[in-house]
Amino acid sequence: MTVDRGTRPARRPVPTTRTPGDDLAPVDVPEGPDGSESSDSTESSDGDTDTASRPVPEATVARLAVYLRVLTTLLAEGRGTVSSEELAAAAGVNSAKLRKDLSLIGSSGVRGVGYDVSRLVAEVEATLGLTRPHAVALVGVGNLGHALAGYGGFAARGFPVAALFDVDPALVGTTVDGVEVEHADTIPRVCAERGVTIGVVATPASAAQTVCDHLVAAGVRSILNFAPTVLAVPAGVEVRKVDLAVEMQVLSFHVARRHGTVPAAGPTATPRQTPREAVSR
Amino acid sequence: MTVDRGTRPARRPVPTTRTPGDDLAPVDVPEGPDGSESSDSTESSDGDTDTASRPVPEATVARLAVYLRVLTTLLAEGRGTVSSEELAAAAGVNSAKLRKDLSLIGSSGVRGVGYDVSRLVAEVEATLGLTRPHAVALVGVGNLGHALAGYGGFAARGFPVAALFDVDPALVGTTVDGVEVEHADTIPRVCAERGVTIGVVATPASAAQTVCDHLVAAGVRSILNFAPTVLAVPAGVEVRKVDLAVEMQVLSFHVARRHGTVPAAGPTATPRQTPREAVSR
DNA sequence: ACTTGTGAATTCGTTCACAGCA
DNA sequence: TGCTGTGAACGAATTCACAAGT
Repeated sequence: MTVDRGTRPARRPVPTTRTPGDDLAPVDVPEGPDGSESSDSTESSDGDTDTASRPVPEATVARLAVYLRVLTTLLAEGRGTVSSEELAAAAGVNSAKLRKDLSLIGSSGVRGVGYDVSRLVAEVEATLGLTRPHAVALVGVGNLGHALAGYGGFAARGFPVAALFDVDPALVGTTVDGVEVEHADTIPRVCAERGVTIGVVATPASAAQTVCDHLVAAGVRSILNFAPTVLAVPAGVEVRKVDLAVEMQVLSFHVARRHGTVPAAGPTATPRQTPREAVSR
Repeated sequence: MTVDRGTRPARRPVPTTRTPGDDLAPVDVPEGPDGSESSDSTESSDGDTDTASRPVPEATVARLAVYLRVLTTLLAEGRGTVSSEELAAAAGVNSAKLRKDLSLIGSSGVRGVGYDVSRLVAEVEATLGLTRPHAVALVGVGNLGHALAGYGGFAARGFPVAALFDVDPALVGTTVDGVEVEHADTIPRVCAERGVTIGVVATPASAAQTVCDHLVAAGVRSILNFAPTVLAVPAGVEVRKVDLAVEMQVLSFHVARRHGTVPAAGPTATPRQTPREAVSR
């Protein structure tokens, strides 16, 4: 995993717009896909004779998504070029790393000038396979699942929700954001029919493995798992996981590391309102 | 460089005590979906004289949370001991890595036997700082934020939601799962009053930085960011981010890597239902 | 006989620093 | 002069493999 050492925080890269409170994170970017970062169990040893294959390391792929978000914003602002320094700052990484990342996807910046924004956007999108939509199947329309399904930016970014599944008879048959919820038993058939390539598991941990097996049987090779379980999949299947409990506990660790043992206690007097500038260097 | 990478070996004091199965239990998932994972800017030399410092690498911390989940399950099943081999398989990691991780927190397994489950649970919890609750403030009660707030397992695991914030007048004043939604302007005061130590940002990207600043001003040193933006924070503040878009794009990359360019196409006949080694159970 | 704990080897990723080109 | 692209140094994390307890 990952963990990129505290790099520099970089100041707000985006043009802060948009009304404050409202839903989740649909980003403001006009259109293009974007993303951010993370890291995780990747797994899936591609068993097959994968010829020459991975020029682009996973860590870089995750960052490319972040660069793309920034680039999309810049593009919307009409910027023609960016320097590695500026882009790196906005993405919160070291410029050398950014240049190396871009060189890996065969980028072509211009020495003395920088990178052509629109071109770079196209290159990153091509690398991430965003030039065509990926039908997504979401299993588990409960609390979180429902929120995810209703999350517009999902389909808007090239990931149309092609199917929703659940086993709860009270949910099956209902419609969420225009998509009907079908019974999980139909996963194999429906996913194959609609050409689903990415599956999202948002079920309780107890059902996750079974659901995963069904998705895999339907030909889904990429799965995003929100259930707190380690999914076992055959070689060739990619699983990424998002685990709230893990995140919270990691933060807990840091809280604890700070005040040796002391809980929150007093109303944290310190009115820190610090500078917040670009950290180190 | 600034960052004084943890050099100091120093071990963890870990008060090996505690009765076997007992209290606070981050226990296995009671219900819905959760989690996420990621990694992020860490660092921040805590200004004060930080005595001993970081024996446990970040990567290990994230895994400890996973081990804990498995261990809790085992404990519930009444298992007295586990071997590194079994625990590692269930957590989806290499056994050598698991042993190294555990040795870092000063574990004490018994050669030829394995680890005492209840004791290990206690040690891991102590390391992760789970021996006491951490008040959480959730900002942005929209789509996702609402789902997170309603997610029971949250409070159940030692992370009681002490406050909810939003700027939408239609939401302020309402109650979600017993907690009233307050206006984001009151973040500083309310968080300080209730001793919030962890903040969760589930606002649109445009509001994220501002919200973050308020949380930091209120003394929150650990933030979980669901908004697709790179948050700039002063040294000493820990930010972890969870970004759906990035996850999806990374999966997209893998899908693309497989079939060169071809979309989903045919109903993936292959009935792979393979071995599915290791893990689970 | 079995399983932990850990030094050493290895792999992977990040950062430096500079040559090369516009 | 300015900024990219990249070899080489560096550092972190993983894996190996075995000595050491029980």
